[in-house]
Amino acid sequence: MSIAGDLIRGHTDAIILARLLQGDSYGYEINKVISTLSSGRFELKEATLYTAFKRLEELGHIASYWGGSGPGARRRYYAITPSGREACYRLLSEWRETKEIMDKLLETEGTP
Amino acid sequence: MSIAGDLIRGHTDAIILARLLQGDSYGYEINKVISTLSSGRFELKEATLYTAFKRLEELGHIASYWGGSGPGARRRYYAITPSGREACYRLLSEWRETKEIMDKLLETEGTP
DNA sequence: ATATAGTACCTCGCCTGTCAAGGTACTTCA
DNA sequence: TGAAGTACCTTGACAGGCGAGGTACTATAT
Repeated sequence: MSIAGDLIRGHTDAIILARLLQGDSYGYEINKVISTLSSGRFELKEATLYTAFKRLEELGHIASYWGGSGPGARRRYYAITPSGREACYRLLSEWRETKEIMDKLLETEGTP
Repeated sequence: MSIAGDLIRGHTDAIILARLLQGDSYGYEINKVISTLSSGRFELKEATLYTAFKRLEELGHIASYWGGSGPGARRRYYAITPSGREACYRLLSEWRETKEIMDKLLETEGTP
């Protein structure tokens, strides 16, 4: 992984919620999608992912149900809740602000 | 502060190094500059700042010296070292990559 | 038949960075 | 005399990321 965990810290929830905004999904698949979207440059570790699911479910931002297993093991699907949507929108706008601020703070003159 | 610390986590070193790239400075001033540049929306807590200084100095990325105190208390100035410059450039490019990846991961369709 | 690899989930315990709270010491101005 | 500003520093708690380990099922190859 080329992007270290601490760089993403605090954004995992946003990533997961943004993915669930596109439709219900399950852990393994979300991880795959993240890996694909980032061209393999970033992947959530399983421990991180399931910790986040637990946290988000406790917060009421997502809800889970056991779904059709297809081929392979059983799957636990997650769905975003109304409060999850709100949280997601808030996190998205926080991300925009973070970018803006960071760009200002990292601005330097006459450097590569 | 409107941007929580965890959102910046992992980027503090980059911020500090980028500031020192502009010239030697001391803790109190760096904090002021960060607060100003971010229009007060973000400020490093003192504990975080001094922890970071210590870490960066141990890594050899910055060097410190006691400087003219002017009015008020004595100041410990920090200067960026060659290895600090390298680290800074690396962190800057990592930030660009993080932005790119995050934007892809947070991309959603038909949402505010 | 047996092994291997893929799908899919989960937990424990460590590590690291952030920060609230507390402290020191000096100067200036009311 | 006291408050407010400048300037530094440490301790301990806390939270999130993640390495390592585990479970269970299926499909394919040997």
